[in-house]
Amino acid sequence: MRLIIQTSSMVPIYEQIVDQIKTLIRKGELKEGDNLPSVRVLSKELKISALTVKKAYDALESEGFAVTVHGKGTYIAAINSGLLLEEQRKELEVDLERAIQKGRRCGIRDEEIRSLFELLLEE
Amino acid sequence: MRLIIQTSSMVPIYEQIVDQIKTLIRKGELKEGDNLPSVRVLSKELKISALTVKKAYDALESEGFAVTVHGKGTYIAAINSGLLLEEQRKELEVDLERAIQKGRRCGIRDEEIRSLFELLLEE
Amino acid sequence: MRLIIQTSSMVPIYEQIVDQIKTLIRKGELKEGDNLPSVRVLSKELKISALTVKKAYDALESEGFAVTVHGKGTYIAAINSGLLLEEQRKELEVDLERAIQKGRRCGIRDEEIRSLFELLLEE
Amino acid sequence: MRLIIQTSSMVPIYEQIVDQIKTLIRKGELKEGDNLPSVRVLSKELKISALTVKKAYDALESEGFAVTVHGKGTYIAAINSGLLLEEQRKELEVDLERAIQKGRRCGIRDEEIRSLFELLLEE
DNA sequence: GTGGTCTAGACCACT
DNA sequence: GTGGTCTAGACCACG
Repeated sequence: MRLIIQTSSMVPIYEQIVDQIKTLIRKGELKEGDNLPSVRVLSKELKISALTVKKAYDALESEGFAVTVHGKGTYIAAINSGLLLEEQRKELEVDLERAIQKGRRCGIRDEEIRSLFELLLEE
Repeated sequence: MRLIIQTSSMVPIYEQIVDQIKTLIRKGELKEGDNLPSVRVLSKELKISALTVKKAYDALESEGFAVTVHGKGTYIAAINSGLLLEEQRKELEVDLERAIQKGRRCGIRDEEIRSLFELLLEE
Repeated sequence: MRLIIQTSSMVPIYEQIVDQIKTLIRKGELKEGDNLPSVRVLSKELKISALTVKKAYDALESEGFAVTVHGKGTYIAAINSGLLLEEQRKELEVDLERAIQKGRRCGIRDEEIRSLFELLLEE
Repeated sequence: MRLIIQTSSMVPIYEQIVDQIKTLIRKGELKEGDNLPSVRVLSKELKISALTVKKAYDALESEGFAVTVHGKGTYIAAINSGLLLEEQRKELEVDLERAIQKGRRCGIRDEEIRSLFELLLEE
């Protein structure tokens, strides 16, 4: 399992971990029953605090994507990957909405916003 | 000068103020030498903390859009409004770019991203 | 607001805080919109780490009992206190069930368990 | 010797072993000098880690219910089974007491606690 | 002032 | 080895 962390980003590290693991689940690279790396192992691998990894795993568990067994480890739970996709689309929607609002607040016309978007999408 | 603040928004209040004042400058409704409302007056008008207004004015000053004269008030600085527009478009570009990247990282197809964008733009 | 922490207990500190705040809500001593003490203030008052208090508040928020506003504080959310009571009864049920199971596993007869229970209840 | 382990239970596996062996002693099914199954054998039989069995035997030894002879095995020690019963009842008492206290702390009336208890006992 | 995140290391319980 | 909890203090963003 390969995760990429950007410490410079404004997105919290633990959230980056959560996002990427969710994506791995959705893509089928992580399946029900798979063992996630131990908190300590992953923290060393990513060169971050064990507590930060723990926080990510806790979040995954509280959202129902993982279960942890004391003394044994953390495992991928049974999930409806369709629901997961829906959730991720929702997040994208929020981000796009926010960008559009910001553009409008700055007085940029919708046409300009659209052409900028199309330009970026084609790159 | 009329500003609109949404406290429920995820965008920080001070940033909303900065954005809107920049837009007023770009549109020519605020010109070099114009006096911005005092921190106290604006904070009462918008029913927010004076510190928040101060933070917005500080941000404008550090970006070169305003100058504060101790004991007198805050004034609009001399600016090339063309450059301002360019700057605001740049910010929008960064936000859109980031949203698109995130969507792709989650495996969402470009077509889906586009249709979501169009949907939001038309609302 | 007065909370009592037992560090010697096997129950995690943050869970003790969560339990007690839930109880205060159920009893009506904390109502919708009430301001919880700030993380730092409560941590000093209870002489524990601020992170531990934060963890308790996070748990309350994820369960829907509180909402926190960045830079402002943590507040009691609108809750159906009936549901809260139901939840707490559920916990009691689990604890009693566990005790009964343990007694039986040790070969203690139900009558003995009952008489012990009655004795304790009357103290 | 037949032991029943519930891995899904919240009670630690090693504790389940300890409890059940104590009960077998109290009932007279295990007597002074009897040979307990070897760590390896029992761990295979119960499909659990050998370390877990070892921990249970260690606990029994430290409480004086068993003695381990290096290279030979683990044997039941001489015990007053009456005292054992007393000890197990004491543990049950502590658990019940704790559950009752917790219920009361949450404001649940004694009658409710009792009816819940009776319900569980009859299941 | 507030909350949000992160660190580095500690101690404990369970396997 | 594993996860669970806690500390003491740091830096950041928001009001």
